[in-house]
Amino acid sequence: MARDVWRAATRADLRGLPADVAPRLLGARLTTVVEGETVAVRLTEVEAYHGRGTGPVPDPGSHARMGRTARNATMWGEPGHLYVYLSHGIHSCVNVVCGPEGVAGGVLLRAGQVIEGADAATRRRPAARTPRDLARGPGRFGDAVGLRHPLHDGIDAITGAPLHGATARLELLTDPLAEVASGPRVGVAGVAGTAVFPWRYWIPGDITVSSFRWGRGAREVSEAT
DNA sequence: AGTAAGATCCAC
DNA sequence: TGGATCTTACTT
Repeated sequence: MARDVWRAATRADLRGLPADVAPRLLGARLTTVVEGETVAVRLTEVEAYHGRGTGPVPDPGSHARMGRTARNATMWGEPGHLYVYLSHGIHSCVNVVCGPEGVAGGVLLRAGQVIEGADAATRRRPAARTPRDLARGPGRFGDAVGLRHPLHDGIDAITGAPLHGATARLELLTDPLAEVASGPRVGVAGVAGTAVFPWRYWIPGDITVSSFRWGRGAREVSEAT
């Protein structure tokens, strides 16, 4: 297979619905420089999240499902910025904001392969015993690339403008991947009467993809529909 | 004001 | 399987 070739992402690349943009982010490269340390990750697993009023159906799993709040404000802004939120009070998770400005949407970066700066990533993730686990899972991913909530929420991955001593840049594959797998999102709760959206996308066979887990109540919804 | 659950991870 | 640890949303 040919070596990956990347080009800088543009806002236009990210202006579509998250569910359409998400699969095109697979194989993309996110490069961060935090406190002078560079880490680059090749994205292997992502999830799309819509907001209230985004797309043809409401998204029960989205932080923006109830409308705009102080926490999810970045999701409503210009595409190409990164929405960094605190998960379970501990982990900083990273999303690429999608959709037109004024409409909420994002793609959660769930896992990736560290292709540059493995030493720095290992320092940030002492619990990782193998390179595979450096960015395998959204919390681990956030730790590996060094972006933290609330300091780096809203950082621009298109211009690479610095924010609190950090920069981030997103580059897409010049040739999108031909094979992409999709399925239900991880850890998203089921809500009675709503569908389970297959908005998780991953590179089939890649070992850095995280393991799947049903969200609370999601299995019942899935079986009922 | 109190409480339960959450786009999670790790050690027991 | 439960604890860490903080924000949000829903209940008293």
